[in-house]
Parts: sequence; structure tokens; C-alpha cells
Amino acid sequence: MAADALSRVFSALADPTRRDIVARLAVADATVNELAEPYDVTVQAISKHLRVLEDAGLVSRSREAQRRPVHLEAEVFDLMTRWIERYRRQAEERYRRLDDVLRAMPDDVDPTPPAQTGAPA
Amino acid sequence: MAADALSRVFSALADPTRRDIVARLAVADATVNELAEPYDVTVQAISKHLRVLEDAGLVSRSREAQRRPVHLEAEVFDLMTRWIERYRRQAEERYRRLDDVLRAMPDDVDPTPPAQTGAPA
DNA sequence: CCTGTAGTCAACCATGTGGTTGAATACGGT
DNA sequence: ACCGTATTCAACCACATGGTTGACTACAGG
Repeated sequence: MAADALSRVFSALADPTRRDIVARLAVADATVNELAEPYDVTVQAISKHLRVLEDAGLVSRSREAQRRPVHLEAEVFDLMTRWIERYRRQAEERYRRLDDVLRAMPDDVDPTPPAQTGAPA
Repeated sequence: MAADALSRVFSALADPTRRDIVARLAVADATVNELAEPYDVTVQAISKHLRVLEDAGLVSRSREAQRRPVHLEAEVFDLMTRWIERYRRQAEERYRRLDDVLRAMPDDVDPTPPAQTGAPA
């Protein structure tokens, strides 16, 4: 437990049932019983899933009579997309750069530190 | 055991060490020992992490003498971003629509039944 | 051929997680 | 006040996961 935010979000979405719940909540808020209905698990199990999603900041639950309408909080998605995009871009960038290096092959004046080619002193 | 691809990817990235490995691989390919060096866990533990990343399709390992250079496969990221974007967009869309409904609300008398297009008689 | 280096496999342990059942709590309706 | 409905809490179980140690395989090179 007590992992960082990003871990909690990724972890929360690593479960198919929870992803499905998120998908359904994207359409409309719902109560725990409504959410539990389609699956053949107990409502308690769904309650636990919702707790996980809530801890990840993916959903919020408000009180409305004895019902607890569950609401999707889509902002957290940004946390993930930012992380993903960052490294994907970096990987692409690197790919492109490698391409350039292979294409050019000059005397270099390359700012890449680990360029320890068996260069003469 | 996280049968589907999406679950495996999310699950793989739910671990901080594995995310860190991905981050480092975005910069450059690396061997298992190189990857293990910064962390104070055994190289076997890292080997296991790499297996998880590989099963998720996030990295690939090639054979090169006795070394196994690990390479980031960034395409899988798309799988996640597509999923995320889909539901975020849906949630935003719905949010916008709800806004319209609230804005059009005459007085109160909230109807329990779903989306009655405000047809004020 | 033998040794050192890189990596994986296997067995094991502690803890986390998804599921269950059963009891408790919080309200609304009558 | 009481009952039923909605939801959570608690204890428990099976199994996955991250970590360990120790043995094993694969290969380069003296």
C-alpha cells in the first residue's frame, strides 16, 4: 500500500472489472448496487473495487440518502498520459537521433556524453 | 493472472521500479546488470521485473554474446493512451452535456428517471 | 579446458489482493 | 418506532507478487 499516486492509478486500472466500471462511469454516475449488477460477484467485492478506484483518485463518492453515487474523476487520467507521453516521446526522439547518427557519421560534435568511441586521445 | 494485454501493461507499470526502468530504457538500451545497478535489490529481482515488462510487450530482449540488451518497445503505450483517451473524452463530453442540462433547468423538481430531454410542456 | 561474467531458473518467504460470508451501520418510508 | 434497502466493515481464504538465496546455463577469453 501507500504507494505513490501514479502506482495507485496504474494498479487500479490493471483490473478488467475496475476498467469496466470506469468505462461505465464515463457514461453516467451510478450507485454501488447498479455497478455490481452486471458482474457475478458480490456487491462487497465491487465496494472494494470502488475503494481502490477512489484511493487512486479515479472516482469520488458522495452521500445522497443511503445511496453513494459514484462519480468518475477524469483528471487523474492526465497524470498517466503525461507520464506515458513523456517517455514515448523520449523513445521516439532517441530513435530519430540514432537514425541521424547512422545517416551522418561525421567527425561528430555530438553532445551525447557516453560517446566513448575508441577515439584517439 | 491479468490475462488481457491492457491489464498486463497497466499492471507492469504499476510498479515504481519498473516505471523507472522504462524511463531509463527510453534513454538507451541497457543490459540486465546495468539496469540492476542503481537499485539495492538483487539482479534476479530485476530479471523478474524485466520478464513482467516483456510479457506486457513493453520491452524486448535480444541475444548478443552472453549479454541480453533490453530494448523499450514504445508502441504498447498507444494501447493505453487509446483506452484512456477514449473514456476521458467520453467523461468530458458527458460533463459538457450535464452542464447544458443544469443550465436549462427551469426550477427544480428533479426527475429520478434518466435523461428526459428537458421537454418543458 | 577452465574460469569469470551475464543472466535465468527454482524454491522459498512475506505480504498484497480479489473473492467470500456474515454482521454492522445509515437512512427513507410507512 | 420499525423495517427494508444500500453500503460498508471484519474475518477469512486462495493465490499472485516482489523479494531473497543458491544452483544452473551460456558464452568469451586466457
